[in-house]
Order: sequence, then structure tokens, then C-alpha cells
Amino acid sequence: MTKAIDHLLNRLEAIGHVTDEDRKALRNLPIKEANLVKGTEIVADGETSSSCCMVVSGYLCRSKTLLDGSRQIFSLHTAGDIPDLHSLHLNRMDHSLSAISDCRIARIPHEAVYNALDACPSLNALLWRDTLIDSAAFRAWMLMLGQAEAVPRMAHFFCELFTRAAMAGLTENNTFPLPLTQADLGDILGISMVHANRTLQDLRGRGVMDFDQQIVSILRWDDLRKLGQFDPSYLHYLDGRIGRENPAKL
Amino acid sequence: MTKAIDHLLNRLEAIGHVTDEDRKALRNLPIKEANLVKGTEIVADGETSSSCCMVVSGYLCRSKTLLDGSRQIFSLHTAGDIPDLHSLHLNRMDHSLSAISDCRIARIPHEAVYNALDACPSLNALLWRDTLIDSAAFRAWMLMLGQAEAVPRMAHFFCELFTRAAMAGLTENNTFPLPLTQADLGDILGISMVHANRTLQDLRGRGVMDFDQQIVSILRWDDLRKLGQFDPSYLHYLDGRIGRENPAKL
DNA sequence: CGTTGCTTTGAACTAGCTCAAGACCTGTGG
DNA sequence: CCACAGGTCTTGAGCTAGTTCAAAGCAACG
Repeated sequence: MTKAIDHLLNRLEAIGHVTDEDRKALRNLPIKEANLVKGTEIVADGETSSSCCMVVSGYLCRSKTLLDGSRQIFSLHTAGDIPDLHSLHLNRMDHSLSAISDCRIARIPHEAVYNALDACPSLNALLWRDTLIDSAAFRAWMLMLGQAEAVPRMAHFFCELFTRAAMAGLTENNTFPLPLTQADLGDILGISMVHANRTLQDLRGRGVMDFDQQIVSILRWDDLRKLGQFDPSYLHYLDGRIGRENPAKL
Repeated sequence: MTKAIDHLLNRLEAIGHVTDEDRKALRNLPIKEANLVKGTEIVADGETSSSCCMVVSGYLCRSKTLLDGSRQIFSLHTAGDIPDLHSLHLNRMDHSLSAISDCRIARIPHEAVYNALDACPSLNALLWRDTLIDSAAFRAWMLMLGQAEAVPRMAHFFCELFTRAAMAGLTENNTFPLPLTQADLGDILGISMVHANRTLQDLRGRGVMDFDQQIVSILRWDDLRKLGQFDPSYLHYLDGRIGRENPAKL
């Protein structure tokens, strides 16, 4: 009945078929909510955790830092995401999970999830699918990191984020809040902060989007999409919602 | 009883606990083997497939190509790998799977896998875990793509490959066969072919490794590992085999 | 023994980096 | 209400890692 689980159900309904049994199993999960301030590390690289963490509001990120201090952010997570679902089957974290903005999360003990999965094979398949979509997003991102220059890379990033924010019901008038600094943006894109700034100015100059005061505005979706060669099909949203045949209408 | 399934069992035993029931379920899978020549595309980007593909010998790769023709290779796969296991739960491929060398593969119909998974929850968890390790390798790779320069990036790549080849029993005297061109290497590392060549010369010059005539030779493992900041723990091999506490002994 | 595919080299060019300073903004304490 | 401090954004300028283009060397193969 908690609002928190509704976010998750929303998202799962967008990526697959949710049975009544699944719904029931999820609603019965014992969760414990908490507020976190920006910068809090939830699970550290190398650690073992005994619960999963679901986002209720705000943004979490997964990242890893090299010895020289350079950090790569792998993914951002909004309402309904469970960024460390993989910890169910991989004991040791190979990266860290932290709050990139003030946010509210819900903790679900592994034990409870195991029980739900055992009792409900369709939920098992659905959550497996969820982790596979996560993996697909990594591939899309690797393609941009390895092969695209800063401008298309950034364009692609905002396309993905907008699509996912829209799915989570966080957009309004082609606009959504994004509590990131340009330094964070650089760590996502694999470029320096200075270059992130210049790349952003380039996108602004083209009139395709803006990002100011923590607000992203999509101004010309089709052009932005073309620029970033963004094809949302890797997010595997069901037809009828945002998908390849039906890209986010503006 | 087929040799093909043994490769898979080998690998699964290295990443988790395999029960007798799992073993039985796997051995009962109907498989159809085939030989492929280098370059054959097994599943195309955007396609839907109704079977999984297991590597028996040789190398497969997963990759995606941008409009301008630039290609990013996401991963390489050897004996025992099932690179498209995700197709069980994601119908449409978001990248393509192809033979990067002459190789032998075994096809397993989805239907048969579904049945095995339904009948055997522990196998289900084990294969889920396998796809999660796949995902962990992507993260490790994204870190290098986004934050490391060509030399450490290449060092890291050869470290991962050597570790996995060792696990699959393909190494001999710190040496293993790798049927790649330098152009392929560039597509993996996200650098041009010319730069791949120069980076390789750099590694050779440092005396840490060599790659010539399709043979990789690891000359100074510890230095190579340090250079690439390689920590094999993301591959999640069980203790007692190659792992963080027990890195590939040379 | 010529063709084909792979590797190697040189040389000019460029995307993105680093360093450093200034502008701007917001919250805090006097 | 002002001053100051700390974080963020913006700009300039010189530098470097990696790119592209083009040609030459090399090996295998029919």
C-alpha cells in the first residue's frame, strides 16, 4: 500500500507484464524508508549488503573511482529503480552506490526478496528482465563512450534520461528536474568538467535543449535524438508506451 | 554427455555452486552444434531469436555499429560462454552477435531452457548470476573507456582476457591464442587502429606482454595488472580458483 | 608471383585536457 | 544589511593524446 512500492510497480508495468500474484508479492515486501542527503554513500565498492535499495524520490548513482581519483558514473536512478538488485546474486559490490542528490529510498531485505522470488516464478523472470535492461543500458552507454564525441554523447545522455524520467512520470512540458552539477555530468560522459560546460553550451547554441538551475528542458526532441543517434528500444519499454515505434511524443 | 555442455559446466562451477540437479538439467538440454567462419553474424541487431548460442571453441563478439560505421565491441566470448543468454527475457536484440574468429557453437532452443529453469530454481539463480557477472564486466569496461588512457586500457583488457582464458583452460605457459586483428582491438578499446598498434608497441616496449601472430604472451603479470589497475573480483570467481585473494599465479 | 589482408611508420591535424583566473550565486554570521 | 566563504559556472590559453590520411613493408595464399 506504500507509495514507494507503487513507483516500482509503475516501472515494472512499463517493462513487462505484471500478474496479480506479482503485485501481491511486491506489496507484501517489508520495506524501511529513509531520507538521505546528497553525497551519502549507500553501499561502498567491495562491500557486501543484505538488502536492496529502491529509489522513492531523488537520484542515486552507481560509480567507481580509479586510484588517481577519476570517477566514472555508470548510471543514474530515479523513482522505482532498484540499482543494486544484482546484489541478490553477487555478494561483493564491484562499484559504489550513492545519493547524487538529496533523496528518499526504501530498503528491502534480501531475505524477503528471495522468499518472494521462490514463491512467484513470474516475478523472478520480471526482475531478471529488469537487470537485463540495466545491462542493455550499459551497452548503449559503452557505445557512446567508445565511439561518439562529446556533443552526441551528451545528447544521447539527455535523451535517455528524458525518456526514463517521462516513464517515471517526472516530466512536465518537456522539462524535468535533474539535480546534477556539471562536474557530475563530466563524470558521466567521461570528459572533463570544463569540456562538459563547453559541450553543454554547444547544445544550447543549437537550440535543442537547455540545462540550467537543475532543470533540463528539451526544446527540439527530434533534433536532439538525431544528434545523439538515440533509439530507445534498448530500454525495452512495452509498445503503447514510449518505445521504438512510438518515441516520446512532444 | 556432449563435450559442449562440459565447457559450460566448467564455467558455471567456477562462478557458483552447481547442484547435481542443475548438472542433469543442463546435460539434458537439446543442443545443435555448428561451425562458423570468421565474420559470420549469428544474431543481428534488432532481431529476435528463439535460441541461445553457446561457444564451444573460438571467439564470438557482441558489438554495435553507429551510422558512420564506427563499431564498438562490447565483449568477447570463449568456450562455455552463452553471450546471448539475455535473449531469454529480452526479445529484441539491441546489438549484434558474431563470430570474430572461425568457431564452433552450440544452439539451445529457448523453449528447452525455459523448461529447465522452471524445473530447477537453483539453475535459474545460477544463470541469472551469470548474466549479472556479464553486466559487471561491462561496468569494469566502461570505467576504462571513460577514464583510462589507451595504455592502461589495453593492459586491463589483456588482463581480463587472460584471466578468463585461464579459467576456461585455454592458457599454456602464460600464453593463449587470440584470433583478433589490431583493427578489432581498436574497436574494443575505442581507439583507432593506428593507435591500437602504437599502444601495443608501448606495452611490448615495457616488456609486460606481447601479442603477435594471434598469440598473447603475458611476460610480467604483476606489472601488467598494476598498469591496467586490474582487480579480477568483478569476474566473481569462487575462492580457490582465480580471484581477488588468489590472482592468476604465474 | 601477384593479390589480399594485416601491420607499421610518418606527418599534419584536432578534440579534449589542464591550469588558472574571474564571475556568479547562495547561505551564514556579524 | 553587508561581507565573506564556498560551491558552481564560465572563459582563455597552451598543451597532449589520439585522429586521419597516406604510403610502405610484410606474410600468406592461390
